[in-house]
Amino acid sequence: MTQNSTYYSSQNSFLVAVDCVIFGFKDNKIRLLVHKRAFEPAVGGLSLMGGFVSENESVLQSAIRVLSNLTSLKNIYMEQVAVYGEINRDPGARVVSCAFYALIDISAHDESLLVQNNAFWVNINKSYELIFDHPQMVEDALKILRNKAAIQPIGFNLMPDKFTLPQLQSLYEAIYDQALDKRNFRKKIQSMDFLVKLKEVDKSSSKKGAFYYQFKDIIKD
Amino acid sequence: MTQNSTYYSSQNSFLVAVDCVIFGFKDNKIRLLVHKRAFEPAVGGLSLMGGFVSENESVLQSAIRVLSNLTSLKNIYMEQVAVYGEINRDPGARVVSCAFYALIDISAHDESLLVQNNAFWVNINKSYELIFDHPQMVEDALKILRNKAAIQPIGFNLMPDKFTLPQLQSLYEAIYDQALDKRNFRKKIQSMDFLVKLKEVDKSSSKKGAFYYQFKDIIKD
DNA sequence: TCAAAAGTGTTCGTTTTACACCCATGT
DNA sequence: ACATGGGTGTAAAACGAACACTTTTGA
Repeated sequence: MTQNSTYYSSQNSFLVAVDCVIFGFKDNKIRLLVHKRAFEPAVGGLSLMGGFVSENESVLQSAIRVLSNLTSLKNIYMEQVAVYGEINRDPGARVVSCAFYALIDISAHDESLLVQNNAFWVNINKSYELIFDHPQMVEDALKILRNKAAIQPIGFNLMPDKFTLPQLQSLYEAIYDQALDKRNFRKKIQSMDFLVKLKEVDKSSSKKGAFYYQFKDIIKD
Repeated sequence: MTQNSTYYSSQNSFLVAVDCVIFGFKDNKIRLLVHKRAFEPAVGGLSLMGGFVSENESVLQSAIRVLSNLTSLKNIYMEQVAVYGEINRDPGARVVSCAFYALIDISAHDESLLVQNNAFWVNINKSYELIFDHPQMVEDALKILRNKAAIQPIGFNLMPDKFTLPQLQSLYEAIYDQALDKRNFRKKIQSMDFLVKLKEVDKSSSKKGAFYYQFKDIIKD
């Protein structure tokens, strides 16, 4: 066990990848950003957006790069899901992949970049088939998302700048995939004290109109 | 973006390590297994037990190998903490490390192996200084442990086969680093219904004696 | 005037917290 | 007989779940 610094150089090295589980929210459904894979193996298969970590960036930076190349978004908050390190998880090579997830405002990004990358949004409750262990990554990310949503405001990035309480409720209903009671939801949200009510109302979805709200502050874990 | 399989081979590869955050429980304190590092850089510094992932094993297997080499324990349940991927986190080389944590019965492992590896237990609440980003790994692991303990029985591995309720309470008190009410603790534990009361009592710490209990079943997440 | 969505409180059961005394025994 | 740690129940508070009616307004 006594070695000098050549100890490092005697070790195996591996490709290290990142895969991004990108959630968005549209038409009251949680959406997942996927793309058609452009190279072998599994060319044409549905895949999470990913990439390889390069020398001059941290693993997290790498995930942020992948996502911002795809969406042109900056200042994205990404969080780790887990590492996927099975030997044959990628049939093309031994690749250790680290999954990250992010929540983005589906309307705020650059549509044309998605098209360029053969990327599109799928409804998370509908069926679709991802390659490799990507389904596991999505499942793990959803689990984290659900746990998180119970404790603290998510929705920063999933919601547009101004939104109504019925819209926010739809988001939570989509995350948990179940209907919530309007009064209990509002009570809970208001007790958490992270929203500011605006004077403006949104009449796009009702005659009466619903008040707009904004997040008070960015609260990051 | 259209590539063939040489796409893989054009990428950087990295050393991938595992670091093990090993918790034990002794004298009513949570202990952490650390060792004196045997090679540069930071030779002699306090470090988590770690190692490099090799070609013929998954990342998880690698962590299990490291831990079982050190303790001779088999069938250890390890869980991921996170990936640590900053560029300069290890001054010796670019190393992406994946931390795992485990809970082990401190009395059940092979003491002499620890000595051979310059390894020993430190009290987690006392001060000690770990190298690199290992303090962060420990902190992150503790956070996970605390969250988990609230929901489901941990302690399988931290406790000996038979244990008393006061002992188990001490474990929880150590995990949360705060005193718990005896009656509330017992009520909660009993409502979770995972213990079996034995007829035998432990008189080692009181005159009256405390009943031994065992875990009913292995319940894994 | 009516259809459609927004908004608003109360009750009930469950869970969590706080709290104090008796028991068994070895010395 | 007494000191030591083991064991037990109850009341108050906080929290989560269930539930129905009024308001506004555009068509």
